[in-house]
Parts: sequence; structure tokens; C-alpha cells
Amino acid sequence: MTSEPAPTVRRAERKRAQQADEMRADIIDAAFAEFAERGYHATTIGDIAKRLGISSGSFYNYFKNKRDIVDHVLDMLMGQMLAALQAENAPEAAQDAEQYAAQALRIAGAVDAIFDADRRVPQILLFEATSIDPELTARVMELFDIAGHFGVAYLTNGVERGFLRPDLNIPATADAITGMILAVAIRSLRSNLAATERRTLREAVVATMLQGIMR
Amino acid sequence: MTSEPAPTVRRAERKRAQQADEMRADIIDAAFAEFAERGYHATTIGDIAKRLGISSGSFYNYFKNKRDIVDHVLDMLMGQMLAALQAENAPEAAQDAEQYAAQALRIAGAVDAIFDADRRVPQILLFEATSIDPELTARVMELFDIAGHFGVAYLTNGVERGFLRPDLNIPATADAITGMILAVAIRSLRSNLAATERRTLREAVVATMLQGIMR
Amino acid sequence: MTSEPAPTVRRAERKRAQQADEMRADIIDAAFAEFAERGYHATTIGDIAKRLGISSGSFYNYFKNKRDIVDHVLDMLMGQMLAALQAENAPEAAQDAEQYAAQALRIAGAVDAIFDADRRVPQILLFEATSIDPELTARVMELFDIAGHFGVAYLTNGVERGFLRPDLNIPATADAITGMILAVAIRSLRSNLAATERRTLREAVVATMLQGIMR
Amino acid sequence: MTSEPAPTVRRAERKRAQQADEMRADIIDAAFAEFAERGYHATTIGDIAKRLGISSGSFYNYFKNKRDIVDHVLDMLMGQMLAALQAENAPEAAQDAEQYAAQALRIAGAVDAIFDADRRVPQILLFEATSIDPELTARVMELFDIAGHFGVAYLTNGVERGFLRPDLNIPATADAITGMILAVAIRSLRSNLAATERRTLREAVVATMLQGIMR
DNA sequence: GATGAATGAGTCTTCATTCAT
DNA sequence: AATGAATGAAGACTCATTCAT
Repeated sequence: MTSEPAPTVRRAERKRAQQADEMRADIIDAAFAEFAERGYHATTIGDIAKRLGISSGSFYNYFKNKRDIVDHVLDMLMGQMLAALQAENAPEAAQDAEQYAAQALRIAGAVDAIFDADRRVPQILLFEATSIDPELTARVMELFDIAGHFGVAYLTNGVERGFLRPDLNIPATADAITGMILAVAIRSLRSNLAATERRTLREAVVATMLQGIMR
Repeated sequence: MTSEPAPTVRRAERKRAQQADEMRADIIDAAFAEFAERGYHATTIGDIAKRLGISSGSFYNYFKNKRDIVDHVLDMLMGQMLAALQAENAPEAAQDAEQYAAQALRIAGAVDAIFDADRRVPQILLFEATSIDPELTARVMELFDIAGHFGVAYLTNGVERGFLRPDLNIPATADAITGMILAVAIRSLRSNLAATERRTLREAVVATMLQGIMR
Repeated sequence: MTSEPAPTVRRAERKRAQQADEMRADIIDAAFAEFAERGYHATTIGDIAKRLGISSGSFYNYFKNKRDIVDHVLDMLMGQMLAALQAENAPEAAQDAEQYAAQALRIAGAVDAIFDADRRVPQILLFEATSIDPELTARVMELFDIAGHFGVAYLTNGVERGFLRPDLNIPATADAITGMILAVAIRSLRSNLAATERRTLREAVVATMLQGIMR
Repeated sequence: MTSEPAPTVRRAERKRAQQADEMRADIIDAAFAEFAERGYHATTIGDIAKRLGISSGSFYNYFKNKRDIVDHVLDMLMGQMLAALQAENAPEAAQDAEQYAAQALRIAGAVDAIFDADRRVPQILLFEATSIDPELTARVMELFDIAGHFGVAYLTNGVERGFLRPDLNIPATADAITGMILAVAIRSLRSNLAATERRTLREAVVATMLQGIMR
């Protein structure tokens, strides 16, 4: 007996769903502001709610629990990362050394842009997430692994096309590259670098890396 | 009229102090075992005590509180690190490219040995410490900075002696190197690498790095 | 766009506030019952909660902590006392010896009524409050001082209007009067005197006092 | 087979007993210093021991437990008080109004001397003892009662000898007098009065009291 | 959907007291 | 008699989560 909902009902539903999404986004934002300020463990649901002017109970209409928020952000982040590594930035896209170098810089810039859009994201990712619970730690480690796999793909492309040293220990080098990204991210957070400083830092690191791996 | 304590008293004191040191070491050990298993926040003083077969109250005869333990370990670690960077491993010790390469491998090996002596130390350092409290985070960040300063010193030595590229962006490269160490540590923990595998990894990363920075 | 809350919301809010006030009163009541039975220090939050049939955590929705309750009661008491010393009982109200005597009896009766309304209040105030913490001790001492100041005002009025001995050491006598009130309160509590007995006690003490100070 | 101890043993024992008494006195002293500073509940056995430079375990060689100390002092105080109310200060000693007045002043002075010898005694008695446990409260109340009984005896003597008003409500007045002593003690502690100020205060209060009760 | 009071499990920490040395 | 480490009971307080309204 469940008939098709009338169009007006549909519209109302859509609107409601949209409002819910906005609220969810607001909550994530407030949560991250608090997490970044005082750390995940020291932040209470009440802190988040108060910042938004909602009741603590309302929180649970939008998220299953406190750590669910971090999961959502991890999802977002993962999506942005994968999106940044498509098309001209895909592992097999670079066809010669020059393109390879340009690609490396583009990717470094894209990662920087993602982190710079909300510095609280890397902050929490790097400094809090692993302490929340084993599953979340596993997810972060997975990110590390994914980074490693991408690194392997890029290096393999370079070796196969012949502009990287053929004797490269590819997995080891991939990890080293992930580490460099990590270090640059930490330095950026830590020293609160301006965009131009971050660019210089990026270029220097990419240059050293390329020199280290090029044939 | 409080005279000098009798020699027997002295001896008893020394023995007691020694036992206390042993207990302290045991507690650190038990604490780290628990922290590594279930995470710092999820570990209770009771967990640590139970593992040792002591009462939870006894814990407080040796440490001010839970985080005091992490502080102690950070002290130890800092000491070991600094000790490893002395003498032939000191920044200005390498006099030519060959010595430089050998030194890099030695240092990498020494760091690996420190971390391998108790893998829970890097685990907690990397994955928990920053979430405990702001001061502890500051201390870890300080470690990162110290690593950076040492990196700068090594690179400067190489540039000055002429076997590193003169156009190197030294601080950026120092950070990159710190990142590589980080990545190797994470990979070692994560994949539970055997000593020989770790050696291979180390050698590969050092080789790439040297190639990246050598003149 | 946050508009005025709808009237129904207002009403609900008022009701909630009222319920909260009732709960707060209930908690104070339960707390004082326990304090009077077993003493402040020996009373646990759990004792108070159990007596009310609420969970111990709920206590903290209404009071910051255990001592906060004593503070609230001190506030109440101070208010009642000050209210009792208004109008015809104000220091400058009595205009001749007869009025003065009547006033003294009225005030003694009012103080008795306040303490008799809840005998646990003087009990805790006299026997516990000073042992709770320095600030609370300070507050109780302040009460003692206030009593002294009022005493001074009453005596000054009597001396100025000429029906008290002009050579009175006013502050000393004010303290003596405060002490008598104290003693009567202690005796009442201690011997569990009935209302008529307390009245007799009061009258005797006031008579002796007046005889002691009248010209 | 337990023979008489040799004389030297006896002497050693006596000396030991004396040392033990000294230690006991030292502990009481240290305990009271701490109690007066931070209150009974906030003082730990460790605090007392540290102040004396002994170990916390040693405390238990001299006292059964923490509250035992307060008991000892209460005993001391009671003894001093009773001693002060002997001979010329005994209830029936005063034979005329003049002697009565002199006696009242002597007693007030004696009480002041006892309290002034160690101000921590009244402080703890008045502000802490009743909060320790029911038995101790009972003992303090007993002191209050004893004071009352003495008051009754003094007043009865005066009435019988005919220099006090025959219509005096003796028990009520006795309580009032106890209250005055209390108030003077509190004021002395609170305002840290000098000896001469305390004397003036005493004299004023005694004068008012006498005027209040004399025929 | 919103609210916020109620819950109660969970933990750190303190400290009087004991006892082996 | 002195020591001080060990004990373990005890309690205040927090907070994620639930649920009646």
C-alpha cells in the first residue's frame, strides 16, 4: 500500500535532506575546530554542540558517535586525494622526464592545496587519529599504504619508460617519497608557512627527489 | 647531632635505590606493552599494574601519573639519539664523499637499532604521544626540530667540503631526510620487517638520498 | 533569522527551569540529611544520590561539586538572616528601652525560627563548614563578622539614644552577644530543646544581656 | 622465669620511655602545625612525618592512628582546663561580690593563657574537631557541657551567697557565659589580637556579664 | 528533528595503614 | 625502633550516549 509520494512531498524531502547535509557539514566543521584546538580526546560532544548552538543530543541525529566524525573526514580526504591523482596526474600519464617532473610538482601542489584548504585535517590526521582506536589507526595506515602503492606506480612508470634509474628499489623509494610528503606537511603545519614558502619548500624537495631517482 | 650514616645504612640505601630503579624500568616496560597493545588512552593504570602483579596504588610510588611515563621514555630516547650522533657520526666528522656515505649508513643503522630495541617506543612516539597533551606534543615536535637541525648540520658539512651540490636548499632537504627516516620507521613497524629487510630498505633509501644530494 | 521563541517553547522552558529548581532543592535537602547524619566528609555523592533515587552522575547536572551545596545553603542562610534584620528589626528602629527589649526578643525569635526550620543548617554550619576548605571557612568567619557589625549597630543605636550604658565597649559587647546566640544555638541543637524550652532559654539570655548593657 | 630486671636495664628503659614521650610530643606538635595550616582532613600522615624528618611508618609507633592525636590533645586541654578551675578559682571559692568579680577575671585570663600558649589548639578544637568523626564531636560537645556545668556551679554559688540576682535562669545564663568565652576565643584567633587587646576585650565582656547577673 | 536531563560505567588518584627488612 | 614500599579501598568527577517530551 506504499504508494508513490506526491511531488510536493518529494520536494520537501529533498530540501530536508539538503538541510541535513548542511548540518552534517556544520558539525564536522565545528568538531574539527574543537579537535584542532584541544585534541580529540579532550573534546566533548558538548563542546562541539555548544560551538554550533545546538544541543548535545542533536549531534546523534547526524552522527553515530564521536569517532564517526573522523571517519567521515577520512572518507572526504581519501576522495580528494584520489581525485587529485587522476587524468594528467595519473601514474601512467607522464611520458618523458620533463612531463614527469612537471607531474611531480603538480601533485605536490595538489596535496598542499588539499591540506591548506583545512589545516585541521592534516593536524588531526597526523596527530590524533592514530590514538583514537585501532580501526582508525588501521585506516590511517591504509592511507600510508595507498600512498605507497601510488608511489610504486609512478616509479614503475618512470623506470619502464626509461627515464628513471633502472636499479631503483621501487617500494623503498616509494616509502621515502611518502615520508618526504609527510615531513613537508608537518613542517608546513608546524612553522605555519605561507603559500610562497611552501612552494619553495615543495620545489626544493621535488628537485632533490628527482635528482635522486632520475637516470 | 645527626652524624654520618653508617656504611651499612649506605649500602641498604644504595640497594633500595637500585631496586627502585628496577621497578621503574619494569613499570615503563609494562606500560609500554599495554600502550602498544591497546593505545595510551585505552590503557588504565590498573592494566599496567595487573601486568606487573602489583597494586595500582604502587604505580604512584614510582611515577607521578600516567603521562609521566611517556616523559621518561622521551628522555631516554632523546639521550640515545644524541649519543648515536657523536664521534664518527658527528655532523662534521665526514671528510669526503665516501666517508659521508658510510656515515649516513651508520646513522641509519643506529636509528634502526634504537627503534628495534623496543619497537613500542616508536609506535607510541609516532602514534600516541601527540594526542596525550599539548606539552607532550610540543616535546615530540621538538624532536622533529632537533632532527631538522642535525640534518642541516650534516648537509652544511657536505656542501662546505664540496661533495654535496652547492645549490641545495638545505633546510628543505633536511626536512625531507627526516621524513624519509620517519617513513622507514613506519614501514618497519607496519610491515614488521626483519633485520635484513630493514637493512635493504635503509640502503636503498640512503642510496637514493645520496644520489639526490651529491654533487 | 532566529526569531523570538514561540510561547509554547517559553512555557516549556519555564516548566523545565522550575523542575530544575525543585531538583536542586531536593538535592540540597538530601545532602543535608546525609551531612547531618554522617558528617560532610563521610558523605559521598553516591549517598546523596541514593537517598534521592537518582544516579550519582545526575548530581553534577545541578551542582558543580560537593562543596557547592554548602555554598548554596550559606547563600540562602545569609539572605534569610539579612531579611530578618529589616524594618522593625533594623538596627536604628528601636526608639526607647522598651522597644529595644522587644526588638531583641523578636530578633532572637527570628534567628531561632530560621535555625529551627532546618536544624541541619546550623549543625553543618557550626560543626562542618570550617573543615571543608579555606574559602568556606572564610565565608563562615565573614558571617561571624557580619553578626559583629550588626551587633555594633544595635549597640550604637542604644547608646546614642541614651538607653544603654554610655561606657559600653561596643565591639567587645557585640562579640559577646554573637557568642550568646552561638551558645543558644548549640544548646538547642545539642539538647534537642522543644519550642517552649527554647523560648524560655531565649528570654532568660536576652534578659541577662539587657540587664548587662542597659543604663 | 622472668626475673627482676637489673638496675641498668631499668635506667635504660626509663630513658627510652622518656625519649618516646619526647617523640610523642614532637609528633603532636608537628601534627598541630600541619592541622592548623591546612586542616585536619587535608593533612596527611606523610606531611606530619616530613615536617619531623621521620618516616610515615614511624608515626604508628607512637600513635594508633591519625585521629588519636586529636584525642591526646583533647585530653591535655581538658586537664589544663580543670587545673585552672581549682583552688581560688573553684566554683565555691568566691565569698563576696568583689571576690567573685576578681575570680571571673582570673578565670578569663587563665583560659586565655591556655589558648594563647598554642593557638592551634583552639583553632583545631573549634574548627576541625567536630568534623572528624562522631565520637570526637561528642567529646567536644562534652567539653561544652562541662563548661556549662561549671557555669552552673559558679552561678549557683553566687546566688546562694546572695550577690547574684536570685531570679537568674541559671542553666541558660551558664550557656550564655560559655558562648561569650567562645566568642572571645574566636575573635582573638580571627583578629590575631595582642595580649593587651585581649585583656581589654576580656575585661569589657566580664564587666557586661557581671552587670547582667549581679543583684 | 530538537532538546537536555538522566544515566552509570569508567578511571585516576589519594592515603591511612601494614609489614618485611 | 625506623624505614618506606606495598597495599587496596574509596570516591570524586567526567562524558558518551539514550530517551522521554
